[in-house]
Amino acid sequence: MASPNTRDRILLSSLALFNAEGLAATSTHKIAAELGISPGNLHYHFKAKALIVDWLFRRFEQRLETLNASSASITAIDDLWLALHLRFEAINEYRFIYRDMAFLASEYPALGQRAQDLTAHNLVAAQALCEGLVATGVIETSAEQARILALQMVFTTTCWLSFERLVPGRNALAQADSGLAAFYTLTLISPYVSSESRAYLDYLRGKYLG
Amino acid sequence: MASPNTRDRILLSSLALFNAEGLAATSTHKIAAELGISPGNLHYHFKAKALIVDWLFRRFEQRLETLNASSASITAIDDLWLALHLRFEAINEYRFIYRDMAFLASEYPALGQRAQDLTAHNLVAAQALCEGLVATGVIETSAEQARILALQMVFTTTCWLSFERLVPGRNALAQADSGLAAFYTLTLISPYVSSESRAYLDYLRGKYLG
DNA sequence: GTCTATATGCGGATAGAC
DNA sequence: GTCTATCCGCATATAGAC
Repeated sequence: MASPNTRDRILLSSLALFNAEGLAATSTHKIAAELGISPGNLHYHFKAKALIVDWLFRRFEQRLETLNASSASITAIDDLWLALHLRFEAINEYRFIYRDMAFLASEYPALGQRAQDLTAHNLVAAQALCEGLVATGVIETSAEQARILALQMVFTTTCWLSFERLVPGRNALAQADSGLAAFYTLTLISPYVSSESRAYLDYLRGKYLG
Repeated sequence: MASPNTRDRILLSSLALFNAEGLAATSTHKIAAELGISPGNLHYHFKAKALIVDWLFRRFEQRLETLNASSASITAIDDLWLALHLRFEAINEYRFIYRDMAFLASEYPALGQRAQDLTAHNLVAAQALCEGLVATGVIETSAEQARILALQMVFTTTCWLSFERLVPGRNALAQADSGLAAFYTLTLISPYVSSESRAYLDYLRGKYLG
């Protein structure tokens, strides 16, 4: 068996560099240098840069699919807030994926396709989630409105961290705040929240706008 | 013009290739080949690829700043719809800028800074817009809610076209529909629209959901 | 203004010794 | 498993003839 240590260290170091400097700007030489190993050694563990990206992408997929699977059981605002929080943390850990998506899809078409598939799954999960919230009376909307809401939620979770870097005052160095991101996503459903569930939303509002 | 000068043709061809294949994947050789001129000739007109990107970015800035300047006079839903439509058309014409923003900012840091500045201006304009809509009674919200609304609108106009490519069924080849994008942005303010202004919104809803 | 030809450097990937 | 050394191709940018 190949040494599990070096292989895993390559993946961790690659992820850190991809997140910090971008997928395109991170060469295999840089990764090797960061680890203090030779480019040849890196190539022994991963015959191509694409394979490193592929592994990281797979881990990201699994994280999100796990979250998608558990999203069916969300029946209250605080469940939803926690779920959004966890999702933003996952996306933030692998933030290079959505941030550098255009480059990634262009350089590795197979991953571009899988990103579309993942988005499709996210949409299905979000729609089930919204329908569940309607069924349990947390929010009150038409079925059509619920579908648009689901789309907006997926859009926000997918793109928010990338957008944040464009907003002055939160530069790329600052750690993204998953809680704040989750709050912003919650504001999408805010207008439709029934009176019984408003308490928790107001609590969060005070916490993040104060 | 029947035969625009070579300099302009380079800019137009570069824009088309950047949009179609990505900023990173478009080499200066490709641009020259597309135009049927030599790489040397291209270099005569633009000493560096960065200068081509710079010019295109400047044109994009001007387009958006013009739209920002005129956004103060928006006092009705149909004005807003038109403004959003024009904005999405501009962003779509230069779609490589927001789509490849991470790469662009990493490769050309000066442009990354200007993108932040532009976003700041967009936010100011959107906030003025939302305040105006409140003042004229088109929407009814708290001042705090209006600020969040403005942020959501800038977020959506900035990132929507990039996100759209991730949604299965609308691949990169299909022309983006600025009208549909504008409608999705309008749904953000939909919950706050006062009864007098709802007619136009319902008209659009029928048009784009039907 | 436009061409051909070329310099330079980098990144991905490989070969073969240890 | 890890190293050193190297090949190859591509992309930016340049030099100099026409």
